[in-house]
Amino acid sequence: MNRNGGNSSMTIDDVARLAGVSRATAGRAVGNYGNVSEKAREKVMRAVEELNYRPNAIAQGLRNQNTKTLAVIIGNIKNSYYNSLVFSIEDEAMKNGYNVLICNTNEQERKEIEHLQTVYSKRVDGIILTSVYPVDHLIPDHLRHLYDGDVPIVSVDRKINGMDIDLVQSDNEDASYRAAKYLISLGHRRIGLIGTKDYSTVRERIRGYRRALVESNIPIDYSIIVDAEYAQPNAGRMLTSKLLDQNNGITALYALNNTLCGGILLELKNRGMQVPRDISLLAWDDEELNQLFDITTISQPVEETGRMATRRLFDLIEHPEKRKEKQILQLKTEFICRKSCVKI
Amino acid sequence: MNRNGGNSSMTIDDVARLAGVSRATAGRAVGNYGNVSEKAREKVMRAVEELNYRPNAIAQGLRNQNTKTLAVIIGNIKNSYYNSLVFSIEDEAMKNGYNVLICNTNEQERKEIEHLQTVYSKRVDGIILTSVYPVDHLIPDHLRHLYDGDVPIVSVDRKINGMDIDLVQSDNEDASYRAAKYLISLGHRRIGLIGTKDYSTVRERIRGYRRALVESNIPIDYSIIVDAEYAQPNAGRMLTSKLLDQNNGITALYALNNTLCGGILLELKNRGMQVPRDISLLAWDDEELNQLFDITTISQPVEETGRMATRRLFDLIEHPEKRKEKQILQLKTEFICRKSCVKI
DNA sequence: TTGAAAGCGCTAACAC
DNA sequence: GTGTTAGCGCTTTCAA
Repeated sequence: MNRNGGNSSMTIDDVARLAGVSRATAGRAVGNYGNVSEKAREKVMRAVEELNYRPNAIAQGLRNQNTKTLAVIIGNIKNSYYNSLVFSIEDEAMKNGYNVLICNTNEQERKEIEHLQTVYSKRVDGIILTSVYPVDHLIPDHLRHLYDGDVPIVSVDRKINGMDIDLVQSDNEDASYRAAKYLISLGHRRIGLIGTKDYSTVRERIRGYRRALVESNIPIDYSIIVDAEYAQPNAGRMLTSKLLDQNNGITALYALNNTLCGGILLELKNRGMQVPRDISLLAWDDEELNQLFDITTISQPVEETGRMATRRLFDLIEHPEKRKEKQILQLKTEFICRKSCVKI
Repeated sequence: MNRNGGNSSMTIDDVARLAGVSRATAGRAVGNYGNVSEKAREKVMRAVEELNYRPNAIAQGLRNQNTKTLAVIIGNIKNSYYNSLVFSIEDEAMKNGYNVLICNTNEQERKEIEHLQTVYSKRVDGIILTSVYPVDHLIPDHLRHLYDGDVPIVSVDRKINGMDIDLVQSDNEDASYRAAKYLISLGHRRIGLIGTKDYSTVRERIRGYRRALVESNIPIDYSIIVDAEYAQPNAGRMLTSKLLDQNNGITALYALNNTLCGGILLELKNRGMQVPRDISLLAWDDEELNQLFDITTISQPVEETGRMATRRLFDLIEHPEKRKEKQILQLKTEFICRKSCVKI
């Protein structure tokens, strides 16, 4: 243990003393503000070097009423959507001199609340949130202040019901509409929908699917729209099984979430079915699997989403007056046409 | 914007005033220390409720010289090893009332240094680190204090050369030895090795492979050991191609890193080769792909690694005297025998 | 250009 | 059991 190491122990007073100036002058030289003579600045800088001094950000935070820290509250960092998101947020934050606190909710409301409370307590300067509150649940009154405090929040991917919070998301409904149209153009009329419940994201995607069917005068059969809890392991497999057991004549499978593909493929494999020979498959979110299996995919610009959310957050941090206008930003997805969908 | 919302503006003085007690008493009641009469406690609690008060962790931090925050410095959160690691660290940290700052280095030394400096500045209580410093580079003298300061550090996965830092890792050499033994027992003698350079992790795995070959009197052919920079996209594909182009009679492929499998499979597919019909395949790290393709795999207990590292870190935080003894913890991997390796 | 001093919000030693 | 006060390390106003 090197006492002088991590240098946590050195203060601006130590620097000032060694440089033979006052604390104020040392502070000015280090912090690069106010007026300092060249001579004084040099002496201070030498002392900084020698003592390995770094300002204590906690003290700065208390004094300046900011922490240069953002919080990202997400479902689960193991999910590829979330980790791409966090990657880009952290990158963008770092470029601006900010750090990122990471908070997993495991899609549990209780944890979302707990995390919000602690990050408020830690006085983060802003929050990026993917809320677990289902689209048609209202946030209880006594918790609303957590979503409407004086720390700016930008929501990502999911709308938060009844709160005026900025949102960055994909063009879910349109992209889904186009995907369904594509399947219909190939002759599919019975398209099994596999998704997870309850979030605005999935709602919007289902809406696009319905619009496409209605437009082509295809009746909507709710028995071939199946869903599961978010983050349920094996959801893909289970739902595929459920769908195929019904013997309902579906000719295509349309997966609305990124975690489902593996399970779907596994279940199909188990039943000796091949894509696209026996069934067509179209999925959201481009992952390694999708490339390997040539799956036609709707690819979300996840990192772009993270970047935009972070920039908007900085905007709200720097310009508090902008917090009054709620902004919704929709980013375009990309339709990647591979070989998993065929004419019937 | 609800002025009383996020309640960042309320201080213990506000609470004290409303409760009609002194700041000290309010503090005692809120912080649950010292002696407070039931009556006073109740008044304070009511005030806390009413004002939505939460203590300012920054002020607490300055006063208590701790932040209840850990930093995790890793290569890239998009990599599944790292995100599983972070998941478990965050979970363990949260259970103990700590938060986690996430820092991606993108495997660049410069960013590792920058992050270390800022997290020191932010006075995190401890650091979990997967250093990018290659196994045989020494950390430059003027930066050593970053690895040897008064903030405890636990290293994960990779040794840091020349520094006395605790380490939690897998039983790399042994597991690799057993894997090679297994391939040899199936009759393989020319086993192509695909890995990334420079980290102790891979070194140890190669060492295990060598030991197994030597033990079976199989000459070691360095031309069938190929590597690439870490995090190079398409490394798997490129290296497989390189290996197969040599026409060197290899009958098995052994992948030492988790990011490689997809590329390997893609390249094999492109050449019309099938596993295990045309070549056997064995890989480190169990991912969805490995299950789908029935790939025999060495699975690391990643979350366990994160948990152990975090616990050790807490230990070092609470018992500074323990920082003197360096501890290396090796966790057992699991050998998952699937169908990608066959007798020749 | 520089220095002294106040104060950010909290805890805890000390006095009552 | 309660209140007063000093001080954590910093920035910044004010005066010199």
